[in-house]
Amino acid sequence: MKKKQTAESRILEADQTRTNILEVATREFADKGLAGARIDEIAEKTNSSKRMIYYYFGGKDGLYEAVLERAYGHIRKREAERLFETMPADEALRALIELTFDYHASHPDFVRLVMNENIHHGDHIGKIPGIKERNRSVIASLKTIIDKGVAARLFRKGVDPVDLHMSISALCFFNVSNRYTFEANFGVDLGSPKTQKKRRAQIADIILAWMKAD
Amino acid sequence: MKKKQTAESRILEADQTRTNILEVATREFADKGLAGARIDEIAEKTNSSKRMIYYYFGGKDGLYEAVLERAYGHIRKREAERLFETMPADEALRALIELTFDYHASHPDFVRLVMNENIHHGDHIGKIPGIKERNRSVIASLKTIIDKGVAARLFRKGVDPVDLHMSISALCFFNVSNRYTFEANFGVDLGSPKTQKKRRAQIADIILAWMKAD
DNA sequence: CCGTATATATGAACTAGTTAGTACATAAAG
DNA sequence: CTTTATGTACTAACTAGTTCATATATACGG
Repeated sequence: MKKKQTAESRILEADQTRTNILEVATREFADKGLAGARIDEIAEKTNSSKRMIYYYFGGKDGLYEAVLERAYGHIRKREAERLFETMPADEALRALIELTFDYHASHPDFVRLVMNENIHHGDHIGKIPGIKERNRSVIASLKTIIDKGVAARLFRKGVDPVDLHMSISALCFFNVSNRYTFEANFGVDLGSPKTQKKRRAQIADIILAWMKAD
Repeated sequence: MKKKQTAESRILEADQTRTNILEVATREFADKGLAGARIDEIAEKTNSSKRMIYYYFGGKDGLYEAVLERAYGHIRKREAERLFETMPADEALRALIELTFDYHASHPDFVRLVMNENIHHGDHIGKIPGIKERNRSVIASLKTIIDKGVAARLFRKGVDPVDLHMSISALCFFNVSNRYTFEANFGVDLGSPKTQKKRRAQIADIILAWMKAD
C-alpha cells in the first residue's frame, strides 16, 4: 500500500494513524464504556493494529484519557459566544442555550463519555491539563450576559453564573444521557426531531422564565 | 453456624441470602457498572457464595436485571404524593420537587444504575415487567397538580406533565450523576450539604418560575 | 557521498492473568 | 427419594499487554 516516503509524508501518516485510532476508540468507549470496550475490537476497527495502540497511547487507560481529552478539547472550541455581544441579553442567553442544546444533541459520544467518566468517579478527567481554565471562559461569558441583562432590567440580580450553567447543562445533558431509560419509562423518544425541536425551545423558556426580573 | 431448621426458617434464610446478594450487587454495579463489576468480587462480599448467585439469578445479566428491577421498585413506592392533595398547587409542586431532589440525593446508587443502563442502551430495563405502568402514576400525580394550579390561576395552561417530569428529573438527576466531572470542571462539590441545600431550593424556583401564570 | 548507527514505525505470535460460568458432590427437609 | 440449597474445584474463553523481528528514513562521521 505504502510507497516511497518522505519525512513529511511519514509524519503525516503517523498523525492520521493516531487520529484514526482516536476516532474509533471514541466510538467504542462512548458505546460500551471504559470497562466494556475491548482493545482488540478497537484495534480491529482501526486501519492500524493493536501494536500501534500500545505504541502511541501506552495502554487502555492512556487511550481512554487521550479520547477524553480530545472530546473535551472539541467542546470548548465554540468561542462563538462573542457573536452575542450585539444582542439584547435575553436573546443572547436564548441563543447560547440553543447552542448548548445543539452541541449535546449532535455529540452524543461526548455526553456518553462524560457519563462514563462519572461512573469511574472522575478518575481520568483530573489528568487533563488545564481543564478548569478552559471552563472558566464559559462561566465568564455567562457572567457577561447576566450583568448585561441585569443592567437592562431584563434579569434578576444575584444569579450565580455557575448555577446558571449547571441548570442549562443539566437540561441539555439529560436529553441525551437518559434517552434510553426515558423511552423505556415513558415511551417518549427524546431523539426524534419533533421532540428535540420542542424541547430545545422549552429549555430556553425554562431558563429565561427563571432569569426574568419580577 | 446454622443449626436445626424448619421449613419456614429455611425459606427465610434463603430470602435473606437473595436480599444480601442483591444489596452487595447493587453497590458493585452502581460503583463499577455492569461491565466493570466482577462476579467473583460480588460473591466475596456476600455472606453467600458465587455458586448461589448462579443458583438464584442464573448469571451476571440475570443478577444485574434483578438489581435494576429492585432499584426501580423502590423509587415508585413513594406514593406519598397523596399528601399534597390538601395543599395549594404551587406548594404541592414545590414539595414534590423537593421530594424528588431528596430521593436522588439519598440514592446515588439508583442514579448510577440508571446512568449505566443508558450506557448499555437500555437493553435490560425493557425486561422489567410493567415499568411503564408504574411510571404512569407519577405523570398522573403531576397532571393533577397542574390542573389544580391552572384552575387556581397559579399556573400556565398547556404544560405537558411529561415535560414537567422531564425537567424536574433532569435537574435533580444531574446533581448526582455529574458530580465528579462537575467538580473537576468547576471546582464545585455538588455533594456538599451547603451546595445541596441551595440547589434544592433553586431547582424548585426554576420549575415554579416556568409554571407560573403570566 | 557512502556506510553505519539511530529513531520511528509496524507486523505476527505469544503469554500471564482474569473471568464468567460449570460439574460434581452433598446435606437437609419434606 | 425428591426437592431445595450449598460447598469445592475446575475450565474454557477472553483480554490486556509483551516479545521479537524488521522495515524505513534520517543523522552523522569519514
